[in-house]
Amino acid sequence: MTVWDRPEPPARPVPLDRERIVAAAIALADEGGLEAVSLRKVAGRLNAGPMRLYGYISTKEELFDLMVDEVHAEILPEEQPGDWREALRIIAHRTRQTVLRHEWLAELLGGRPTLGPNGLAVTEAKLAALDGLADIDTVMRAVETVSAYFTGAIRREIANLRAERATGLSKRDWQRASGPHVTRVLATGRFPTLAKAVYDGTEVDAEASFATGLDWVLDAVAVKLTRPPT
Amino acid sequence: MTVWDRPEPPARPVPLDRERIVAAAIALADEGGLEAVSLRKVAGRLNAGPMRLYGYISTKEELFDLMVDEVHAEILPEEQPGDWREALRIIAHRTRQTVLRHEWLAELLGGRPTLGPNGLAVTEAKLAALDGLADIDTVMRAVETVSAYFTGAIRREIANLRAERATGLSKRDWQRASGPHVTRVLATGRFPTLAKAVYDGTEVDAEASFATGLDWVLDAVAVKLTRPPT
DNA sequence: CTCATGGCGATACACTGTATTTCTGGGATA
DNA sequence: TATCCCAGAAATACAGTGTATCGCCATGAG
Repeated sequence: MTVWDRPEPPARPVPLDRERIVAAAIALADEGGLEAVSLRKVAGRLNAGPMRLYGYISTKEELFDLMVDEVHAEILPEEQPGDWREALRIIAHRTRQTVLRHEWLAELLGGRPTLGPNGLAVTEAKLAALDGLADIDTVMRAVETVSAYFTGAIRREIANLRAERATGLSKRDWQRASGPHVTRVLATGRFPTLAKAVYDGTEVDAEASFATGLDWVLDAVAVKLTRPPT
Repeated sequence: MTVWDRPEPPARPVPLDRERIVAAAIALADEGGLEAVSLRKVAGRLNAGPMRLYGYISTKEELFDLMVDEVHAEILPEEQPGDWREALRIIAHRTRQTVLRHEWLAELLGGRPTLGPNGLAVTEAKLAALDGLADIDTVMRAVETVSAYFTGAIRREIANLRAERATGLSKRDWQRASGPHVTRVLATGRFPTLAKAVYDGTEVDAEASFATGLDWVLDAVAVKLTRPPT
């Protein structure tokens, strides 16, 4: 029984940390969506048993929280411009782009409070952009309003995107001709305005529509800011 | 072997329809959240085997779609007031109240296009409120912007509500004192504006905050409507 | 060299969504 | 009336899930 006959001892388990676990989970989610993230698969990717993960998280939801916080690092802009409008606009667009890169984020965004370091940093950036331009309550309301708008808008955009992908059709074609259900329903005449919107509306690309709505909301905020700055 | 010895023949299976299935699913979700909705439990509640449901839906997601559309009936206002602002405001508030009644809706709202009859009716109502006040593209943008705001706001409100319930603390107390993590992080001084907001901000109730933000957004829409009505 | 212990893998459990197979009662036909 | 057939329901099956528990073993201490 020479050395060559004996197998090497089993490799000591690779040390783990949350960073590696979260990275593996994010990779999985990027590839196959949130539903592709299972503790077994995450652990498998790290050559570990599923139970190993419970030393680092105590529930799958916590893993999701960590994933969300991790990608918030991509949202945080490098440096803040002086103009509050520009600052909020950039954060909104960066959020959108991050969600487009990690579509699974749409399911999670706004679903739970974001209390991780990166999430808090993003919140800080939003608030800081408006700090001093009004009393803190107004600032909070403004940030929450803008954030509510863009999380809602992004979520809807992703929902539409997925529907389009599922049918392989552009939103327009799908509504107009190929979604037999929608076509039939519109033909009943019970939804005249909707029909008009579908048939007569101009198709605008998602980013432009996002930007336009965002500008409207920012306009609204601007009005409230010029109001008593206290 | 008299009649008495013989058991009655097994009751003929209760006839099913989507309405009953959806009602059962909604009841389950209202009681135990979305995660309490399993095809087995839904079927069980109707004295049927799980596979029976597949005659009426072909996937669990479709069941969710039906549930969402069903509760959209609660959102649709009985009659539309003439004033577009009031009309949109009412829809927004009815949506919020419906989600508060059916918290599971928060997870689903905006997650997929709403193509059911009630969903379309709600969309029609939104569009109809603004019809004629601007070109159809502007009307669509307005409706989408307002809807994005309030779905985002509602989702966040529910997220906070759940977090509060989970800790048994008011949002304020939780952030301020009892969430050791948040307290510790704020103490680092890395998030000065956030700290100011948490410590110096006034606690406003969710409905008021929702209404305020909504008014801001409606103001923004009003401005765009008075623009070239074309 | 022995022992204890902390951490890891294996095992187990209850449950999920869904595909497939098996059964059965009622209607159609002879 | 007796037979066949078949739609549709039920049972079974399967691969997978999150998580609790158990038993082992390598590494450090004594």
